[in-house]
Amino acid sequence: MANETPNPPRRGAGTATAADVARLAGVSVSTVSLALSGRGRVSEKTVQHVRKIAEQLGYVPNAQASSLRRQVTHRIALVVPDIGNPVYVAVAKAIQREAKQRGYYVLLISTDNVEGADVDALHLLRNGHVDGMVLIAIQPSDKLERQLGRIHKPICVIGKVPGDLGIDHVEANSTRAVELAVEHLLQRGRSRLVFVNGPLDTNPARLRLQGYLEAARRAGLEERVVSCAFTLQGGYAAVEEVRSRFPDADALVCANDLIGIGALKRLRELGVRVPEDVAVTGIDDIPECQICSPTLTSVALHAGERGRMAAQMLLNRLSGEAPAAPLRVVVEPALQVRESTGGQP
Amino acid sequence: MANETPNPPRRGAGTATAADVARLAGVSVSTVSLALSGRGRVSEKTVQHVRKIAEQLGYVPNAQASSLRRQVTHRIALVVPDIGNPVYVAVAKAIQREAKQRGYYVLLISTDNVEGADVDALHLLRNGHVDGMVLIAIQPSDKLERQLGRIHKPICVIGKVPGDLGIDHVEANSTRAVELAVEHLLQRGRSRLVFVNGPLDTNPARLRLQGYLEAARRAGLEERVVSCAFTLQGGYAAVEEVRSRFPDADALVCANDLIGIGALKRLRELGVRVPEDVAVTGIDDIPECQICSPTLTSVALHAGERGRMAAQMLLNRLSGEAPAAPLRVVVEPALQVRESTGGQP
DNA sequence: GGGCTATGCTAAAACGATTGAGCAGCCCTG
DNA sequence: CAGGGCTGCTCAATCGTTTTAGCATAGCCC
Repeated sequence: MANETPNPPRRGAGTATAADVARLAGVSVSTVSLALSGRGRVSEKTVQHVRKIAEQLGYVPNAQASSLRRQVTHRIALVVPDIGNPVYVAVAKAIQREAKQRGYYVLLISTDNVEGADVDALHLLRNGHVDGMVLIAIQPSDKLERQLGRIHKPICVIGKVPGDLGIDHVEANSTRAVELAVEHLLQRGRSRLVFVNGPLDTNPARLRLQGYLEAARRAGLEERVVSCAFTLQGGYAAVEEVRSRFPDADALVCANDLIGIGALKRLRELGVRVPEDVAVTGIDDIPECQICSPTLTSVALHAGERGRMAAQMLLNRLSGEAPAAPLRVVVEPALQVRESTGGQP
Repeated sequence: MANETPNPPRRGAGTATAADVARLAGVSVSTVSLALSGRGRVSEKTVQHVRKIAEQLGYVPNAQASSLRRQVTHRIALVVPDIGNPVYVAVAKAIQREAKQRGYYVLLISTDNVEGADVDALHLLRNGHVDGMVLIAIQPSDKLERQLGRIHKPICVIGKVPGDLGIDHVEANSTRAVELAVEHLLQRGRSRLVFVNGPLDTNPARLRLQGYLEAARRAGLEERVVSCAFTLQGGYAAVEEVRSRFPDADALVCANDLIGIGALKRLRELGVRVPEDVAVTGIDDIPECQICSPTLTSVALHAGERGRMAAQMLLNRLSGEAPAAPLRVVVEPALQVRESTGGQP
């Protein structure tokens, strides 16, 4: 039975391996690798020949094998609280772009605000699925803090770093953001401001509350705060609480744009004129601020920019270009005046 | 010099390997693997012991090595035209959720409408970065079609499959979607409809044009079509063309919501009342339809649902649960009436 | 006690690429 | 012509896990 082929070129319907190329090219596997990667001394003639055969077979080096040997995956993870949120979409887009440019792929994890999902995501680093991680953490957590300290792979956090762990991070000055919003409203002659904050168990809500309290104190304003989820629905529902507790309010300082836009919707339904009766401001400056009506005055926290910087910091670490000391970048807010506070900056 | 340690438990600051666990537990590497995976016959006593040591060392199996050996990565890729588009965000969110549930990670690629970037993404399958792929292709392309035929790994396409390649796909009946929009406007007494389409070199634009032409023919309407990018800016700018070419238009049938919302914005600036003077409809039913003003009547194409189904089809293939024949799922559209056409379904 | 089966573990061969060491030639020089 | 230095290639080890085949040991039955 002559059923044995001396040189089977391709196994199954799968891909060709370096060994297949080597066999057909009449060289060793090492030479194939060296020739195609250009890392060793290989004659031009051989390089051309190997390239041709590799092309013919459609040979592509196997990423698993390469990663295993070189201890590098060329993948990074991006962990966001909720990819449905336009702010994180902006971050993801920037990171994906930056990573692609430098030859990295992005593994996206949306924790969907599940308790402990961020900690779970750190497994990706432990088991070598990725080389590094950009982590957006909004809920302070002891467990996360503890685990972050244990990981010895590059991480860049967007947001407050829990504790002082010596971890790269980029944060937005969101305390200042609220101050900008308050100052702007005061300039527009508003004096009965209500701060519509997010859940106090998140870092952003705490920082923004701080900013509001500080600005209110300076201006001699009464402290008026309500709280809701960082969502459209949250803002929509919060309007009721504002109207019952502070019926004379002439401005809503919303802790993010989703809350602001949700509030706008409810106000419109109630026949409250914006900005004539009540002015509204948001924070983040998501694209939706420009399509809602009235358009929403917002304080930009440059999410895309923060994503870009985080990606760069991470990728620099991975390529060893970063200094040893942990980096910290703070992005300053910028006011965008629109119709909801009377327009015209 | 007694600088040699007989049993160095952990190398560098890195992670422990199965060999480390084996050494400390006094068993072989095989036993460690068998014990922890539960795949072989290992005594309960040994299992407990190995588990304990592994726990102590913080041992986590290396994904690269495991993947190389098992020829499975537990990763899938999601290729979208632009992750900034809310439609694809919905898809991504659904897929990420579905994948996580079944133990897969998602590698996100946003081609950002770069020519040929989708074809490049297929490399992820060739080089073994991922086990399978969900591909959203909106531009028909010979190159893509040819490459799709060559790949022998599971792919699920969202959209029209170029040619009849026997590839799983889920598509939306977007021809019917336009018909629904047109019928709705006719019912509302509009008769001078203009179809604001996307770029004709995309599949969705072609299909939607088809739907419009068909519906227009049936109703005996004059064919009125303008074209722009599938974006807010596109819709915004298209209003000018509509007003110059069709000054008596009483309804805009927009090929997607972004165009519709962009048009709303421009109409409002021009003092054109919606829906009194001009009614507007969109397609996709993105969340933004509910926050713009007036709220936008739209035809839902259930992006999230399509993403979920695509993920399921792909993951079923990967786990061998799918039938051999290629699957095709068509999602039917659903009209969502809102203020921009007078409200009240 | 011999043979047989189960049980519990290990040895070793994969998976596919990368890479340091090393080995032939070859040319050149003293 | 011996010795030295290049050049161009190959050998073999390595990354860390999984898995098949196989080896002891023990228990059982006749």
